[in-house]
Amino acid sequence: MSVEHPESAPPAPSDFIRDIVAQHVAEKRYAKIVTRFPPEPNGYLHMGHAKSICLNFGIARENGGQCNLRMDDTNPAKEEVEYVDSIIADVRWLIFGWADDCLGFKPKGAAPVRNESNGKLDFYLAPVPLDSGNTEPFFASDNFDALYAYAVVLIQKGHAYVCDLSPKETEEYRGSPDKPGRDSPHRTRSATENLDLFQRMRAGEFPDGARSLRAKIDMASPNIWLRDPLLYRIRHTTHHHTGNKWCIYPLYDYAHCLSDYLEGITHSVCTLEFEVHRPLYDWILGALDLPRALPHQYEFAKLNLSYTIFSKRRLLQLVQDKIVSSWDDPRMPTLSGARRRGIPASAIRRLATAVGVTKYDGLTDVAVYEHAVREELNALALRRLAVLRPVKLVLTNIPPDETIACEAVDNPQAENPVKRKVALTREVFIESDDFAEVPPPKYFRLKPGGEVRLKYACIIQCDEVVKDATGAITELRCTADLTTRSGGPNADKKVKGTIHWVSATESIDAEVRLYDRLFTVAEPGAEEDFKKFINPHSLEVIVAKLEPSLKGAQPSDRFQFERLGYFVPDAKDSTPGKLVFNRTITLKDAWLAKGPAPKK
RNA sequence: UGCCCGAUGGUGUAAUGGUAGCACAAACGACUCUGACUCGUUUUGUCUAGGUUCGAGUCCUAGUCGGGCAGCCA
Repeated sequence: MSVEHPESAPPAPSDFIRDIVAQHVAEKRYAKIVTRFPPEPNGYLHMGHAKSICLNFGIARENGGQCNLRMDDTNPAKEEVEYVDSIIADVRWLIFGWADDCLGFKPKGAAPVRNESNGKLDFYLAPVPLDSGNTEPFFASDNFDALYAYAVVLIQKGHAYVCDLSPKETEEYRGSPDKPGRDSPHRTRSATENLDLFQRMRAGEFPDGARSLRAKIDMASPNIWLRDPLLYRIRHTTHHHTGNKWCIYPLYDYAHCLSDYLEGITHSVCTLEFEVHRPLYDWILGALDLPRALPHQYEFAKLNLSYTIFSKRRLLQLVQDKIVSSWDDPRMPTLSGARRRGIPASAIRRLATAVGVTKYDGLTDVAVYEHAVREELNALALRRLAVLRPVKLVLTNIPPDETIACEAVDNPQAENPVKRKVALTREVFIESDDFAEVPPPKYFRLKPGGEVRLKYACIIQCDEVVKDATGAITELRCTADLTTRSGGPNADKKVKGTIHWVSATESIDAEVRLYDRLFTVAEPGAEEDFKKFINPHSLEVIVAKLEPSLKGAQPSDRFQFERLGYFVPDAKDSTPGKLVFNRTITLKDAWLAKGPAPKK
């Protein structure tokens, strides 16, 4: 069964940004809606990014538009190709079968093409269809030549100047939120001198931090970002994508708005913290007097999930301190972690729809995510029998060499359920939780003298509890009522409980990793010392008994171990010779929630 | 004591001047060869104070609370 169910994507949502886009579509303001997802390749993508991906690609697909994947790589000190590769893989996984058609890539190695339009300098980089062969994502660093040319225009127009202030002096001159800044002594340099200095900055004549290129706006602006913000800084550093071609690098505010323009972005959607940068975004584009339609920035609140952290710094700490095994540890909130955990991409898209898009910075209950995961998996997963904590049970009226074939269903939710055979034998394993010598009130499962149904098999009665010298239960001796088998004369006999089981002689062993929430509190990121909230039981490794049909299970398969939860073969560690399953998530458990709950 | 943004049940969101709705969560019940799924019922909400209006969650004013902004990070 396929893991991806594109058709299971919920209907197109509506929100304030989509409303704006719809308005623009109605006005025919743009020939085509173009959005972009612009991660910095300095870490792995996580669920927070997923919300942005779903929004940007969602807008594109709902309007017959396109969404460019762009590496926002203007800071060579922090960025690496390893991250570029993981980002591409994660984005393609998340949108697979849903928005692939909208993914904007460019020819490998392509940079914006220069042309003059009505005497105005222009650059444009057209996207190409994904299937056109040699393609790659957009890179802000591919725009460096165009960005440089535009910086020259800014200088010529008197909108930018080279400043010799040191980083510390620049900070002092900037003032503070409630105190205006002071003009830099270099603010009044002539265009000729600025051009010469900027050219020499590029040529490598000055050391890091010696000079910078600044926009000439207003040092007294109440908006800090309008107080002559830096456009270029000197960094004699090798860049992962451009090598040693440059020693000056543009800053975010300068590179981002222009990269949007160069790619023909119409709607530049970002998170709330960039709201105060929007005037600068508009100022730069406005100062350049550009010939084509300008992009506009819209901001929304990023995703916050309870019991989860998204800070790249803290996620890195978890990896470095070996609290988790890697960036793709199934407990990590990264997309690669979720993938390895067995979370379908469709479940993440469902979450994105469920949380909506607003400007309110709230905290979403992780239960919303878990519900989305169960919703998708319930439809997708193949039901299988597996016993996590086995107790031996002997059916004393079945001869040792007899095998009774029982019919089991792969997925009762499917339109035409597929069936398979499971073998009932004299000795089986049941879950230790499913027997209680002294049952709590309302206990539906097996107890001394009690009856219960073995799922897909028959009703059994517990006759005897056998214990060892320490008092531990070694086996349960029961009688099987074969007349209650499916198709049997008493098949319709009702008992309160039905439990899962596997044949003791025909089952196979597998390592099972039982994952749980990584943190014990709803807001682990609220305090600096977030590691004290780590859940010590976030991973338990056991050896379980599985029905033999699971032998060939692949990481692309999705299973529900009946009455237990959803499980997936681990993509890294599971082999045909040694199966390893990850628990994606437990089934909802109303009994567990009630109280006198045995450990699951 | 600067500027920007926000505030609707426990949580997230809808209502675009006209019956406060949905989802999750919680509780109870029905169904059940998964204590799952499904179905039904229930609890809980417009930050405060003024104003405009026949009518305000929605518009205006002031306040309260929360978030963001002073990287040569993004």
